[in-house]
Amino acid sequence: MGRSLQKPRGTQDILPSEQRYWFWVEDTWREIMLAAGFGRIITPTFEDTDLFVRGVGETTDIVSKEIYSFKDRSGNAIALRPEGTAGVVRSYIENGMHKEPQPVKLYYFGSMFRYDRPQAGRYREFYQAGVELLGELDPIVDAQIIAIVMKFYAKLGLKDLTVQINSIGDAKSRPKIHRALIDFLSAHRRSLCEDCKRRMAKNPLRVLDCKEKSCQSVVDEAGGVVLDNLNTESKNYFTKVLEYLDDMGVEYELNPRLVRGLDYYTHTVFEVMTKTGGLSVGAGGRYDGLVKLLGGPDTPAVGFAVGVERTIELVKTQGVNVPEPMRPNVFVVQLGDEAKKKAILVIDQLDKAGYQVAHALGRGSIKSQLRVADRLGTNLAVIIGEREVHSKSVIIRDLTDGAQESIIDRDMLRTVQRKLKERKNR
RNA sequence: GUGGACGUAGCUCAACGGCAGAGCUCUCGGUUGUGGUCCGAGCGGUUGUGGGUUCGAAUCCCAUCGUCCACCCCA
Repeated sequence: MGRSLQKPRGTQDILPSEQRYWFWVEDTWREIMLAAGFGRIITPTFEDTDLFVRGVGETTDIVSKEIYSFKDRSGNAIALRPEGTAGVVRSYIENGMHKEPQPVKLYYFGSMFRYDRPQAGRYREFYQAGVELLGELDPIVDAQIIAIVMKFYAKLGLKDLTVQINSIGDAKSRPKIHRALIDFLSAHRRSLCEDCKRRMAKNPLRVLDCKEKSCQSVVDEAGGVVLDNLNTESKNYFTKVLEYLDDMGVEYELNPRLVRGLDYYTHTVFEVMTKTGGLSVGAGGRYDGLVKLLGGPDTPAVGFAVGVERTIELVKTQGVNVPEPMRPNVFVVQLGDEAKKKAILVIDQLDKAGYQVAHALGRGSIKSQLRVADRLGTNLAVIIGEREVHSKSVIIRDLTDGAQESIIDRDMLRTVQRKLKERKNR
């Protein structure tokens, strides 16, 4: 056994046997996104640390406690991306996408990094499938993004999901909300837990998602305080979003306590979770200030990110019928040196005819080769021994019932074709 | 970052101070050139790592790395 080589904490090897789930999520995501007119974007896995400090927020846990940052060999401060939005926005600005017709619709799929204590569904390198729509401020696009991601989860075959939604107001209403919230919380300071007292000073909005039992009654009311203090514009905007969702037939749950851990959110925030158990599988919201904050023109935007590992976990626990991996449809068995040479030609012939051909040329006995064929789930075998070399023929064996016949070489392809067709029709 | 549980064969686990085992997987066999089921054999471990206690440690103690769980936070 190897001694000390093991993967770094919180990382994962995603092995071939797992890939059917990853393909399922990735392919479904791509199909939904392309159909909805989003274009794929690939941005760097690492960026200047400053991008995340400014974009995500210096005081957020993600940046202050969880970021992977280091100096590269030139002494530049570099960070592995902890989320996808900041990089996409940077790219939007840097590539002049604000000069293109708006909105600009982008999607991505990639790994993110957070230095956090690993737990179920939580890794230090994890994958997110994300979508961003930049350059349009209209409640209908918020609703559309929500509709699209719900369509994605539905197409995956997931049940029992709901989207919770809330508004935390635009930038202009933020100071008023903060003040009102702090006033309210101060008045109930005695009944708050220690964490909440700390959060109150740092980021009062975060008090809202405190799970401490003793805080519940206060926090429930605090959610109302936020909504009551939205300015008219924000209130109207939120109302419209909900109306559009109703019109589109998208079910949602209002959650006045829903807030997000990243500083850049404004207006609508939402999170997709299981109805039973409240496992979060994705989250998003509007971020109208971020493009400007990162040095671009004042540009509204809205986005969402799917937690891929958690989504796959749900796909498994819900027993979703995921497409099976492709099986080879014909297996070539060889016996003896001459036969091996002929097998190479036969394999090439079948391959060119478009079949998925499998073989085990490194094995000697028919027995072990057929075992491999069986394990691969192949239904048809072409067997070539010395006898077949001399008689210019092959044996074609149906592995489902064991029936086999000797076929002269020039009829090989036609017979394979016929046999596979018969199988399909059965 | 805090608290707790746990690391034995590729996988799932047993042995709980006295010879490190089973099932599954894998490899090879079960006469002339034929898979799945069945039968047999074989491969595979300095018991995560490093110390300590002991005549003797997988077993007890300490450290360390890792996994899981609950916090924190989040996807």
